[in-house]
Amino acid sequence: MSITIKDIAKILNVSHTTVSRSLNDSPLISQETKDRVKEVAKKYKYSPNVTARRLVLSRSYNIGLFISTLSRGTTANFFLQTVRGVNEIVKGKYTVTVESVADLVDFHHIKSRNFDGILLMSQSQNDDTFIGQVLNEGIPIVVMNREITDFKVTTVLSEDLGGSYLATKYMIDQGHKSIAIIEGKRDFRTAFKRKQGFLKAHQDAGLKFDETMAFIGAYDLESGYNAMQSILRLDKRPTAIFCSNDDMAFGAMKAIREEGLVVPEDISIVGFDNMDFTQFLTPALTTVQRPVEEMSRHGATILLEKIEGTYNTDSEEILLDSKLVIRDSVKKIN
Amino acid sequence: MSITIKDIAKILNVSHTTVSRSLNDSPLISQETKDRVKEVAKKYKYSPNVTARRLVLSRSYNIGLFISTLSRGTTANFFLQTVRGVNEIVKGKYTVTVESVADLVDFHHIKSRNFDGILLMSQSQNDDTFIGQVLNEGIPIVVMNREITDFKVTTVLSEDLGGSYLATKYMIDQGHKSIAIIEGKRDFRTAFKRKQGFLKAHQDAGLKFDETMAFIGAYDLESGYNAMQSILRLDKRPTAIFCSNDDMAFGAMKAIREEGLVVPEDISIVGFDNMDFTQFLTPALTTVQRPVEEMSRHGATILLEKIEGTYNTDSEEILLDSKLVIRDSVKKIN
DNA sequence: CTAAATTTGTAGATCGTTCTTATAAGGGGC
DNA sequence: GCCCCTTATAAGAACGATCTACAAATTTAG
Repeated sequence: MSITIKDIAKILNVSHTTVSRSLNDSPLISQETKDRVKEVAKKYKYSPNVTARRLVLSRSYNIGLFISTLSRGTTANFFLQTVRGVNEIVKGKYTVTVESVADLVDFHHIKSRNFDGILLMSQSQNDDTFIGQVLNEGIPIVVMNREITDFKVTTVLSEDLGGSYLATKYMIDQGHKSIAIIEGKRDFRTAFKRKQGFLKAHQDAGLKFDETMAFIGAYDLESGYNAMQSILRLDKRPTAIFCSNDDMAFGAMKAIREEGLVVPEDISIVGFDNMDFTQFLTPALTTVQRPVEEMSRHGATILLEKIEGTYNTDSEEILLDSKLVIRDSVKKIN
Repeated sequence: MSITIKDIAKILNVSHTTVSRSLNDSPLISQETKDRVKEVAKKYKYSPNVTARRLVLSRSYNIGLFISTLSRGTTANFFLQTVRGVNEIVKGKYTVTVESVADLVDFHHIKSRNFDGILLMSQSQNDDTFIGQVLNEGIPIVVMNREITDFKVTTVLSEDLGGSYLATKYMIDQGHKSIAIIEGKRDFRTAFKRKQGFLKAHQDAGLKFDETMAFIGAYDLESGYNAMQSILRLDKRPTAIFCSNDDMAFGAMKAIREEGLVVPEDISIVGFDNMDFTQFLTPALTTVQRPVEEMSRHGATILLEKIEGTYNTDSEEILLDSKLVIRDSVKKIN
């Protein structure tokens, strides 16, 4: 079908080894021969058979991008930014296969020969058996977005706890004393971390948090809407709400408006993620900016270094800053 | 490293051919031998080296999922649904690599040996040279989302024209005579199609459309916002707006509220795509439901059939219905 | 009871690379 | 003129699977 190294060899009346070496710029071949080979290769539009190279070098030239789930809990923006970040770094050098951990029926194909490295955008503790398997196979891996305690792996994290701390502290500083929280998906680590930051801000301010003010969501619009309805039914309504992500804040705002209330006059609200749409809400949402795409780029970069053996930083946990984006959804009260 | 077919052969004192055949359930091997082989394979956790198989069969067991762009113009939801749909069908049988056509620096790796088949979620005419290359290499391809005129390829489309026709007709039926349009990204086929449906509805209703009422957007929130600002500056404001997608409708609504106007009392608005968030807008957005995930599943299914040679339907264009989802963003006027 | 047919299995080629080992030619030193 | 060293290339193995061609063992036919 396509032209091979042997075809070129035949054309030039040299051995296929010479051709291979020339194309790989081996010092064992004279410049003149190299030039002749390259010229013919170009002329006949030769491009190496990656599969053959894979086999002989027992490398896959493939990077597996895994995400915890492709269904509930994964925001579309989060996913897009993840893929975009990885693609930006890896483009051209490796192929990138995308899979969801939740959809994995078995770990049969999780072999070092199928993946030069694995990037895991992890949202749930359920990923741990997967991580175990990857480590077991000796595949280089970088885990993003979730702190890993059970294994020793390089992780790239955004400051979830710090972010929610900032957001909560901001609300408290604005005079809010009764703040409810709509938490994220149960088994998602980010949900836990954000709650922790929320609690810590209370503690540092000498405020006691009432656990009946905690509501569980699922990171999607509808669950935010539902949780907010529950909050509105409370006898003693909070003056502000911390939502564990923007989608839920979006849903919550809908419930608030339906009740005839106005944000932030009647009730304040803060989100998390700084999604595109937040500045187009009315009022524009105060939220926490999380560097998803940067996390993804960073993770990919480290993984490539690991694969190429040039990674020798001793830090096993990279922490990227989250920052508070103040807009108009929190009222100053006194 | 891993156990190979030859290792098993040695263990059982048979030839590697016998092992290969047994594992592939060839009729040339007795049941008894097969069982013995399979038992050992299982015991030693044998799993075939996909790369080696690829090389000898010159098949890649890989499907390339291409999307026009990963940056501007591609909605996060659109992308997520696309990947989800493909994954659902292909899961386990083939690997799926994800790339963006816009990021392609050259077509070097677009070879039949690297892709058993290609799925293209196409949004722009710029994809045409890519399609040409794919066809040229003899790679099975299914194009989704965009009608292809220059090549003979199987396409899976959603009824864009029909969808915008329905939406526009609905506004006209509600008494609107002066309707503006915020169009999608210039070179995106969907933008063109949706405009056509919009125009046809006018024509069928005996209404003349004034081209100064057409505004160009880029399918993102901000462009919708900007376009709407232009519309609001018009001397003679339209009573309704057709937005070529939901994100732009979202942005437009922001601009409307900032002007102190209310949807739909002062101005009506319709979107396109029926994204998750539309029902959480206030008012809930009337929009057109487009079967993105279904399109993606459908495309993947056909591609697999093509690869396996069982595809022999003569229809080259599959059309999936769009439908109007009526909510609260259009006012009835008389 | 021999020849043909069928069953069961083997040896070795093959896919397209890279890598290891071998070899030929040319030049310099003594 | 012989030996050694460098330079430039070649021959062939290897990666791990599938496939073709063939051979041995067993069964069947007449």
